[in-house]
Amino acid sequence: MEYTIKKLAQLSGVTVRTLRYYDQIGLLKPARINSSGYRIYGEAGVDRLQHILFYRELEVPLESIQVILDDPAFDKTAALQSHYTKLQQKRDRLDTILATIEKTIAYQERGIPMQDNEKFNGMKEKMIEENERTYGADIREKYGDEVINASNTKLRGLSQEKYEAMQALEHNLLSLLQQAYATGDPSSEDAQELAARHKEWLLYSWPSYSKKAHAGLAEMYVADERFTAYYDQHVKGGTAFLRDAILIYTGVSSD
Amino acid sequence: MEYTIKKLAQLSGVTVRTLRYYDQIGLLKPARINSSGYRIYGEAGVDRLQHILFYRELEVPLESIQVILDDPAFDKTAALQSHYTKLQQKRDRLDTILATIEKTIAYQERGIPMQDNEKFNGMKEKMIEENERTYGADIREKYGDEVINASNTKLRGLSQEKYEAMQALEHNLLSLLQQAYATGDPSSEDAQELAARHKEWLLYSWPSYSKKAHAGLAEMYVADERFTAYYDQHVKGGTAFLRDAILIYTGVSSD
DNA sequence: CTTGACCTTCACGCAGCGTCAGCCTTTAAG
DNA sequence: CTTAAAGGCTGACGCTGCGTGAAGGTCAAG
Repeated sequence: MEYTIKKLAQLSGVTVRTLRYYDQIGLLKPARINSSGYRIYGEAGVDRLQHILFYRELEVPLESIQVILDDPAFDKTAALQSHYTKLQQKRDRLDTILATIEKTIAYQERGIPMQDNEKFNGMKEKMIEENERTYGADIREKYGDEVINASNTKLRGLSQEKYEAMQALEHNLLSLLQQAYATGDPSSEDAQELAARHKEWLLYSWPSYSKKAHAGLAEMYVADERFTAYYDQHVKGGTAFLRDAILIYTGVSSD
Repeated sequence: MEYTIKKLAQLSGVTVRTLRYYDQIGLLKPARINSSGYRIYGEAGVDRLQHILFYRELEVPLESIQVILDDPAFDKTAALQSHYTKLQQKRDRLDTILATIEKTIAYQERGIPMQDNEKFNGMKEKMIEENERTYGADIREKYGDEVINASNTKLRGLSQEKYEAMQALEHNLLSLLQQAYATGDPSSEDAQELAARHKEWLLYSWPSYSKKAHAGLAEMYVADERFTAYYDQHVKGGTAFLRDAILIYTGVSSD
């Protein structure tokens, strides 16, 4: 059985343009071209198209479909697995968005027209802005733009609860520091708890965590007076103590 | 406070290119252009960008954002509502896809490498192909291409369970017809049940249902010997009986 | 012989930017 | 005061997966 492009299109439910496009990108070549330049497809083409459409419905990009279909040794399961995780993330993101919209609508309907919500968002922006103004240049110099931008982006993506939790934790850190400092020992249980909490706090804005980066940040705290001023505001020498605790916690030795 | 494009970009976490693009499409114009042609943004710009990014995170298209922000009388709640439904559909679709992938992987891992699954998919294709070959030209002539393509597309989108349910129902229809035919009365309870089931079956592949279309199809069944052959295979005169039952069921009178 | 249905090859358009290229301006360092 | 780095500008192409013409050949039916 042979099919002209229109026939195949009708049979498969795609448009003629799609088939021409698939030919163009080499995803589905016709069995032959007749004397008038018409594309003629055979049974093999129908089969291949079937497979293409299967993967396409799974939202696999055409380029990947090509690889999957053309390399018989290709690990299709692995490909599907990774694709699966991607889609899952996409869905989770959608869920978060949906929740945000729900809240926004609720706020709007209660006549508090976005104000509260806006304020929340605004506060995150303010925080980023403040960080940027205060430490921006230095940190960017030290860690590079991508890192900071990623951090800002992550911060902006925080839900209201998470943001509030982060704020609470931030506040908590200062009293934890006071408490731990009282032990006088950066390897004490309290001090290690402090370091752990500090890591937890970091994770709210850090796109990824590494002990080295954590330790590096601790060193910077002491080196930079603005950070020192912040952590020393309740306990003198608190910043140095925090650094020592973090160095022990991360197992990274001081240079 | 005034910002150059880079400053604003860092502050907000977007790229310089993005800001230039937003200027280009008129979504966010700088407060002024300085003597060297540099874009200078003010506080108002920061605020507006904040709002833009809020909606952007909700995956609202930039064009809609522009409308929402520029027309203060615009019903934001309604806009968000419709956006919400769209995203919901997107998520539901994703869920279906995820389920399919899970199954596919399961099949692959059990060493039944896609065969069963392929067969299932293949069967749907075959069904479409068969329909197309047998009734294609006629139906397309009668209902137009869009209708048929939509039907094929819907059929292809069926999950395995639904497909199997459809197959079962299809089979069931024949015995129901036999049973109903025995009553001799197309308005009998059995016959009306038959018509209802037939509608149910149709819904698996019809993108939308209307009584008129249902009745029209019934008329076609009798007019076309291929359909007649199918429905008469167990009961002679079954097709005509089915049509009568459907006409009564839909309340559409025969021409 | 003429329609009309199909076929062909360009080629632009879409969303939302990323990413050069080529050139000018401002800023910090030497 | 010079120089180099950093930042600014305007095009303009690229990406994905086609939709949608335009301009023109081909084929079957009446």
